[in-house]
Amino acid sequence: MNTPLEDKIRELKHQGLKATVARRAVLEVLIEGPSHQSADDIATKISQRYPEIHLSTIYRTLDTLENIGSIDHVHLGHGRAVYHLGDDPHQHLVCDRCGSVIEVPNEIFASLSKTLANDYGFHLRRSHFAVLGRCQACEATDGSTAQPR
Amino acid sequence: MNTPLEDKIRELKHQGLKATVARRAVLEVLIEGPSHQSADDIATKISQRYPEIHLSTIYRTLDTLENIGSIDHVHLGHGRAVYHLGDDPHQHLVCDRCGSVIEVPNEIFASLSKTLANDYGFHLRRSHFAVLGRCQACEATDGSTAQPR
DNA sequence: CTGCTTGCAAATAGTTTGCACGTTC
DNA sequence: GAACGTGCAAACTATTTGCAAGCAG
Repeated sequence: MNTPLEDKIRELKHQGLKATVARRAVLEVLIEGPSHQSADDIATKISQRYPEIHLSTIYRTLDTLENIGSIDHVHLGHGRAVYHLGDDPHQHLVCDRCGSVIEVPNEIFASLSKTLANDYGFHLRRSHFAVLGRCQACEATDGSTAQPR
Repeated sequence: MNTPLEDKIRELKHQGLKATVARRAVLEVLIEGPSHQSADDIATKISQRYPEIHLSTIYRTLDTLENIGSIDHVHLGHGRAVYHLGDDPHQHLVCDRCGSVIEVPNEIFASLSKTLANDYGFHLRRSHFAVLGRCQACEATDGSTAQPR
């Protein structure tokens, strides 16, 4: 068994892609960092070690990695997308008040998924949508303390 | 019973808001038009009758209407938001291939909603998220004909 | 008349793209 | 050394905001 990074690099090469500094850097950050990071989050971290890596390269790299299935992204509702490794399929609960993200296992959506397929011929895409609502804390304080949205 | 438009105007006034031309126009389009329209869709239609109404006014109007609960919006995953009347709470299934939107009644999400509340303290927000996946047609033809995304 | 609304223009935020140069295999 | 990648700057899309003028109540 190898390091997760080495595994990802191997995936890259298997697809006939080159293992560049930028791609390694993006993968490192995704592997180390919190599980959900925006392109900008990633860029900020990378720029500490490799100041020359440009934001647009990060976008292109994320796009590439997503195409080969190494990572996934979710839209959190306010426009910004966050990326995460594609290894552990899960769904995202996003609080529309404080923006916190809760990950829940895919199985919770199994029966919904089945219903949608049977009744509507619709096939849920794994780990690619955010479910909006209120987290416990925000639900408790309701519209009194912080900003909605 | 009155026309839907009159009802909405009344809601406005009850909230101490003014019934302006722009607000009437936006409501008209939402009532007449397809059930899911983006700010830009709405602006385009309105500009035929009232060329002077500015896009930014539409955004402000949509925001206002949403605040008083007259309408809702959903993010369809690619950044653009669509708006619809708030009368009939439902969820949206969006095909990430062809972009089509299927509406499903809220009840289908009832058990999911309960599970999330019990296990995660998370309270699903009604009619405010899009579920991504593949519609029947796209699932059938898979990655062969059209563009993913 | 008085404040809520709007038009306009300019600013943002997030992401994408054209092009010439650089790097990996 | 050829093809793939990248830096940079500029374009884009969707949306927001400041401000002065306009209109509803």
